[in-house]
Amino acid sequence: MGKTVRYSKNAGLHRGAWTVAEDMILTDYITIHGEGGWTSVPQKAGLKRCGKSCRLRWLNYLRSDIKLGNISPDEKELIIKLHQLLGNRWSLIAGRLPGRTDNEIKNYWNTHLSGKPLPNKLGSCSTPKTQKFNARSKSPSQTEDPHVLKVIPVKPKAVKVSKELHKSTNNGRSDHQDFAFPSEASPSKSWCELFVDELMVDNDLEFLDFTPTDNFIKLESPSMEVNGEYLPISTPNFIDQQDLFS
DNA sequence: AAACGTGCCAACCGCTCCCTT
DNA sequence: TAAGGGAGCGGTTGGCACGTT
Repeated sequence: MGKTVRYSKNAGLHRGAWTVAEDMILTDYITIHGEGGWTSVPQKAGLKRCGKSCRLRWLNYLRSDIKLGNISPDEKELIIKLHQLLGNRWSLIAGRLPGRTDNEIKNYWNTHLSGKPLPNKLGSCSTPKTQKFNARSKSPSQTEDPHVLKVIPVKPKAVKVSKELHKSTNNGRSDHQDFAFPSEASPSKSWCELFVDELMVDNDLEFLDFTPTDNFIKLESPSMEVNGEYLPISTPNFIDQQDLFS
């Protein structure tokens, strides 16, 4: 059981902790050739590791922009707030903490913050270790305000969804569904992508808040394109993270 | 000093996403 | 439109370090 068993699946590959020599080989290779093509990296670099292992090692420890050292109180506060907003979406949380990785934040949360009482500024409570941010549960950010159901992360990418999205178009993921609509937050972009749960109830749009990449936006009567047809949408009122957190 | 318990975290696995053909 | 494969994400594991008995 354990690593010994799993490692034997690929007898020719090294597993476990990386050595200094391996780190140097990988760093040198990526310095010359750049990131990407992870499946071929081990072969080209001469490492007896799988591509996923190389990618993980590079992203979590070898990159030059990795921030070493303990999580600061400010970072801790931000992690807590972002976790209240986003749930266990470690990569999204890490994206707002320069130099920190999703793995590091995940470990920090599980070892230092999980299960401990947290501030309740956003009307939420601490999230159990294994709780998932899914469509069946209330959003971590849901408030008492009936017009503010949740805060939703936005990725800078368009997704068009069908009218039946609430039934089927969740791209195979159980924890969110994807939506798209014109973004006034980024005029240069035609679309934003949302992650929404409990969005549509009997074809009515019931959400009001979401977070774009750089700002938070509050919508009073949002709309979206559904099968080429626009549902009503109001002018967004931009609000700052500070306002949201205060 | 040795045994045991606990916490931390690097790394792995399985699943999903998404791009290309 | 579907299939295949690479990339990415989140949950989990296991070894090590350190503290306690």
